[in-house]
Parts: sequence; C-alpha cells; structure tokens
Amino acid sequence: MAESWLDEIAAARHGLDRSSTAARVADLLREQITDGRLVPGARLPEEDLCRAVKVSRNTMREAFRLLVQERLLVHEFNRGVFVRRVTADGLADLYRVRRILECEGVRCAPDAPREALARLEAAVLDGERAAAAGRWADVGTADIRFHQALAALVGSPRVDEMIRHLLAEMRLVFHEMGSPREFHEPYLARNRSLCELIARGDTAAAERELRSYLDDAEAQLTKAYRAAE
Amino acid sequence: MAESWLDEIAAARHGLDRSSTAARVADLLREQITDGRLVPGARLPEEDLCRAVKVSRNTMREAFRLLVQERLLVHEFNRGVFVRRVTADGLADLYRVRRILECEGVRCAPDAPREALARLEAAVLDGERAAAAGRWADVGTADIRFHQALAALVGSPRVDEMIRHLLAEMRLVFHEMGSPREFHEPYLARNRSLCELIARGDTAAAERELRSYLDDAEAQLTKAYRAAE
DNA sequence: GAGTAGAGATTGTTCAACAATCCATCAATC
DNA sequence: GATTGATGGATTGTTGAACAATCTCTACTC
Repeated sequence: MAESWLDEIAAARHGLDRSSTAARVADLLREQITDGRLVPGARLPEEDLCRAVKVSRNTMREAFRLLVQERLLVHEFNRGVFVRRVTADGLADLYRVRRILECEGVRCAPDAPREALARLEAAVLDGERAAAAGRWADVGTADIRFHQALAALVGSPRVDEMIRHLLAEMRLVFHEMGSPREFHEPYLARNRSLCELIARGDTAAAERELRSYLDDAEAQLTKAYRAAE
Repeated sequence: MAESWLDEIAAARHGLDRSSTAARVADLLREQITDGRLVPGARLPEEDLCRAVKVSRNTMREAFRLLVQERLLVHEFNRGVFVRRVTADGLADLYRVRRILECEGVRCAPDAPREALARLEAAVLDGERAAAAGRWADVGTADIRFHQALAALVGSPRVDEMIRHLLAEMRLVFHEMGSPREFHEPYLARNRSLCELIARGDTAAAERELRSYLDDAEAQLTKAYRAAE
C-alpha cells in the first residue's frame, strides 16, 4: 500500500478540472435559488439570462438541464424553465422519503464510521452557534447539514445524492413560506437530543424521536402551506 | 367519478404532444441500451450518431443529458458519453438502496391500494408465462417489473422514480454478465412465494424472505463480477 | 361579455464555425 | 530500451445567427 497517495490525487483531480462553463453558470443560478433571490415559481427567460451572464443560449440551456436534474428547476415544453414550486402533495412525498432515508440512517448508526457521527455533532454545534449569534439563515443551513449527515450514516453514495436533492427542495419550501426563525428554533434542541440518543447507541429511541420530529415538522409546514392558499 | 375518463385523456395527452425530438432520440437510444445492443462502457460519438439519426449535435447532446439523468449514460468532460459501467462497489450500493426501498414497500403493503398488489401478482404471472415459453429476456423484464411493483407499494412518486432508475441500472448489470436464464430461473419461485406472503399479510416473514432474496442475488452477481476481472 | 384573429415574444431546432482538449504517434534524450 | 516531450488529427465545448413552432396577450367582432 505504498502508493495509496496516488488514489488521493486521483480523487482530488476529479473536483478540479471538471468545470464546464455550463456547470459554472449552474453554480451561479443554484446560489441564487438556494439563497432565495429567485423565488419558487419565478420564470427564467433564456435571452435575459444569456445577456446577463454573457453565454450563448445553448450553454444556458445546458445549465438549465443540470438544475432540472437536481429538481431545482422545472422545464415546461415551449413555455420555459421555472424555479420549482413544491405543492402540498409534493411536500408530503418529500417527508415520506425523508422518513425512509433518515430513519435508515439512524438504524445504521452503530455501524457508521466515527467521522460520520462527528459530522452529525458538528452540524448541531454549528446550528447552536448560529442561533446564539442570531444568524437564522445559517441555522437553516446547519439544520439541512444535520439531516444530510443523518442520512449519510447509511454509508451509501446513492443515498447521499438522494438526500442532497431532497434537502435542496426543502430549501425551496422554506423560502416559499419565509420566517426561518420561528420554524427552526424549536428544532435546535431536538437535533441535540437526537444526536445524543444516537451517540448513546439507543437507536430505537432515536428512531422514535426522529419520526415524531419529522411528523411535527411536516404538520407545521403543511398547515402553513394550506393557509397560504 | 363520472368524468374519470377526462383524467385518462389528460394523462395520455401528456405523452403525445409533449415529445421533443430530443426525447424521441433518447427513447431510441434507451431501447438500444436496455436491449443490450449498446454494451456497458461503449462510447457514443456525437457526429456518428447525428448522421445516423439525422438530428443536429445540439439535439443529440440534449438526448444525452436525458439519459445521463437516468444514469444509463455517463458524461466525461471533453471525452464524450459512455454507456454506464457498473462497478462492484456500485453493485453493492445498488443493492443497499434496493433493500431500503423494497423492504419499505413490503412494510407498506397492508396500507397499499388493491391495484398496487394486483400489479405485483401480474408481474409474477408474466414471469412464469415467459419462462414456460422460454422467453428468458422477458423473464428478466417481468422480474424487474415485480421489484418495481414492490417498491411502488410505498405509494410515493419519488420512490417510484428512484426504483425505476435503480432497476434500469440493474439491466446494465445483467447485460454485462449475460446468461439470463441461469440467473433468473431460481427467482421465479421466490417471487411467487414472496407475493403470497404479502397477500396473506405476513409482512414480517415477507421482509425476512426479501432480505435473504436480495442477499443471495447480490452475492451471486458479485461473484460473477469478480470472476469477470 | 365571450369568442376569435392576429401580432409580438419566447422557445425549439438546426447549422456552421472556431476554440479547447484529448489521444495516438513519433522523435529525442538519458 | 524506457521515459519524456512535441506534433497533428480527431472529438468535444462553445458561440452566434437563423428560421420554425408555439405560446400569450391585445384588439376586434358579434
């Protein structure tokens, strides 16, 4: 195993040179969306964006396709692309799959590597620090990182990708209903206790707590959703 | 429910007029791949395909994107697109997620609508009929439909999409190792018994059987994989 | 007020060209 | 003889323009 550093280089290279213009444009748009500057339902006209970003229409369309694949945009034939608007049904489905993946993560916790558990703890800490400083947007980001780390306990690249897309859509939900503080504050303590239950190895109690956690969050969001209509 | 046929029309129309040329080209390629005429690892040169299908490079690239999203093709920057080649690691991950989704389907069986259970039964029957007639490729198709119906018991559009992509990749695995008969034949009886356990409502036994089923299949494929190297 | 016709705007698709990158080949050096 | 470096051909990435198809809104007719 004298050449193990070769593998590291091979892995690092992947993230370096792979940058097409389309991918960079997609990064740009993704940031606008996850930051909430592009609200759900907003239309993205090709030509305006091409002029703004100074790329050709073909390249812009390629960037669109990347974000459609991530479920951040939806493409309607002959009508254009829009920031995805999550419906009440979509929200229910979102939580259905979150329950499946995150609960599986909890069940896998005993077999998970230490780094994976450390990331869970780190996300909780980040959230608490951000709350103490009043940075509520960062609290939301930390919360998402926490749930991502939860599903990552499964140790499956494919599950990682699924949960990443799922939680990116959750960001859309949050932006569509505003008020990050009221929503995220109560869950800081629950994240902490969930993390401790897992660290203690009590996966059964952790799964129960997680389910009630997700039920509560879903009910709260659904209520806000129905009210918004 | 007097106007339920209206919904059917609405659904059918979706598949009719909303068909860009890129989507049709993608259909063409998808068929070539799932039928095994395009083997895993094969490169798809843009210009050759453009000339063959008589579409422009941009349209062809759009078709590529669609199939990349379905995980049938992989796109390497500045190198081209290739039929996905599933590695041994990828195979393990594939089964890890199949276990999660299909076992969840079994657990949801008591709450599933009758049509969903009927589709399960239908897939088993199709497989048995195809086997009796010696159509082993169709046996494989029926097997995939069976597992798709299993995950569909969850009743989540998102899970449906996940399992569809997963099983499309499984087709690649099958093609990479050939010999459909030897592999699929033993599982016909197990599909049948699994289906009966579910129909009887014994979800606990069904889940145990499904896990051992998937373990066996994974072990068999993994062995064949290692041998092929 | 409902329905229709048409103009203007936007998207779908194609084409041709050039730039950037990869790949195989060959020459040069040690 | 093997490794390194340069060369050229082939393929992909990106651009801009053009035209066709479709949608959307306005104005008009009844």
